[in-house]
Formats: sequence, structure tokens, C-alpha cells
Amino acid sequence: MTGIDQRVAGFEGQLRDAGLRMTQQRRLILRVLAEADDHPDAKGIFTRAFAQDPTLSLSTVYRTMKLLETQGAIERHAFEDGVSRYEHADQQHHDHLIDVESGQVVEFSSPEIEALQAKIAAELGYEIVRHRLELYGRKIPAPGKRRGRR
Amino acid sequence: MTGIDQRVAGFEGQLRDAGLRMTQQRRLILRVLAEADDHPDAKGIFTRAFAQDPTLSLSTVYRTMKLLETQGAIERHAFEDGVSRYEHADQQHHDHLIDVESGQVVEFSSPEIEALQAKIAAELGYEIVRHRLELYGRKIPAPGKRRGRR
DNA sequence: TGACAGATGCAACTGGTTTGCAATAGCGTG
DNA sequence: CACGCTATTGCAAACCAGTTGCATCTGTCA
Repeated sequence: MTGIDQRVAGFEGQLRDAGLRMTQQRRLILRVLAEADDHPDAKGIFTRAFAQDPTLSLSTVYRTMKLLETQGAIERHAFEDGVSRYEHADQQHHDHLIDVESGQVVEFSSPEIEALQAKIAAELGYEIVRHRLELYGRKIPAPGKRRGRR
Repeated sequence: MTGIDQRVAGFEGQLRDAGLRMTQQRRLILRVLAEADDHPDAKGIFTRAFAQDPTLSLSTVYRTMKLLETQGAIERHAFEDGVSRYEHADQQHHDHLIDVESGQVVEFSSPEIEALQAKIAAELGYEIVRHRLELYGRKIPAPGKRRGRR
């Protein structure tokens, strides 16, 4: 899991560079975030971290998330249910497809769509600062029924 | 303003058809909605309606909005600030571009993007149930216009 | 006009997130 | 390594959009 370790190191570096203190609770939260491959919300992060350190408080999680977000270390998304979910930002840009039945989040990216967005915005006299694209879908039963896949 | 009147009539028809009562407060809220050409939130609708009838309560606005939404008479959107904003649904599908400086909302639609979304979802094994596409942009100074910028 | 279920106003409540405050603990200095 | 300054933490209270229980009121239909 060196990938995770270096991700943690990256987080730490970002904080240090910003002149912030590296506390136990931040280290813990950073590790939880680095290990997450889903899109946990504050409570989820808190739960995972709390298991390691039962003195951690939820407000510290919120404060840390806000901090990391303004540092640009993580991204915050609010899907339809309204709660904020987080993911580390050390990956290329992508959008999300949410399975309406399971809540599972699938990431995807489409340069074509991005290009179209920019074109549309330009036609309206705008330049895009950021965007939000979420697809809510239902799994289609595999046609051939071939096994495997993922 | 017959456009508004017929929109109100449309709302009333939808409620009647659903076997619901046409109360004074609903009539008022319906009118406010029909007259709105922006994307007001519950408080905004309440404020406008309250000016006509100071006995109206905010919870009635919330209840009515939920009702109209399930009737399909209005659409609810939650942009980045998280609060629910509403617009009447008697128009064709469109997405939104939000001016990050003024908060102004511009509507647009792009069959090309919709098609791409469907294609992407299909490739991932999903069929789209609904989607959310919001562009956050900044107005570009008109091209002919001199004025150094940026 | 009367009866009754649906609708309203009010206040209390919810759930996610933020904040004031006193106590604690990084981190640079001596 | 101990010291001190200030950032950070935990806790509880506060916040805010939205919801809900309940007693009262009012459309609607006979």
C-alpha cells in the first residue's frame, strides 16, 4: 500500500506547506481519506477514524474536511441526498454516475461532454469556472449474460 | 398576462385532477410560481406570497412545493448552495448555467450532451433515470468591446 | 346547509453542519 | 529539553433548511 502512504505524505505536505500543524487527529483523518476508495460523508469518515481513536470528535472531521477542501487536497460533492461526500483530489477530473438502487457511485470522464459544455457556455457568453454533472441510473441486466466483467 | 393566467389554470387543473383541494393559499402560491421567471427558493416564494396574504405560513409553502413536485407540476433543483429552488415544469427539459458572480441562472439545452450521457451510461451498463448538469461560469466581456481584461 | 376528510398555522423537532469557549498540544525558541 | 505562544481540539449549544404532530379551520360534495 505504498500508494496510500504516499497519498498521506502528499496530504501532510500540503498542510505543512500551508503552515498548518500536523496533529494526531489530522494524521488519522488523512489516512482514512487516503485509504477510502469510495465517496464517504463526514459521518462515514468519522466512524472509520473513531475506530482508531475514540477521542476524535465529529466537529474535528468537519473542520478538517473544510480545511482540506480549501487546500484543494480533497473534493466535496453533494449528490441528490444533500449530504457532502468527499474524495481525494489527486486524480484526474471526472464526473459521477450514481446507481439509484444501490447508491453506488461510478466515476467516468468524457472529454466530448466537457468540450460541448465549453462550447455551450461560450455561446451564452460565459466561460466555465466549474461544473457539476451527475447521472442517476439503473443497472441494465447484461445482455449476453456472459460472466466475468466488473 | 394571459400566459400566467393559463399557467395558473394549468396548475389548478393538475391539482383538481389529483383530487386535491383548491385552497386560498394554494391559489396564491400557484400564482406566485406562475409569475416567477427566476428560480426562487421556498423562502422567496413565501416572501412574495406573504405580501399578498400575511396569514400564510412557510410550512404551507413547503408542503405545497412538495405536493406540486410529486404532481410533476414543478421541478426542484438544488444548486451549489444546497437550498431547493423551484420552477414550473411546463417547458421542455433544460439544464442550467449559473453565473458565479451574480447568481443569475441561465437555461440551456443540448441534445448532443444528452446523447453523450446516454452513451456513456450505456457503456457502463446503466440506463439513465435522470441527471443533473450545472455549469458555473463567469460572463465573458463581449468580444468587440475593447476594455482590457484579465 | 352539514358533515367530514383534507389543509393550515404554529411550534416543536430533525439531521447535517458550524461555532463559541475553555482546555490541550504542536512547534519554534532559548 | 523545557517554555510559551497560538493553532487545534472536544464539547455543547447554535444554526438552518426542511418536516411534522396536533388542534383548528375550510373546501367540497351530498
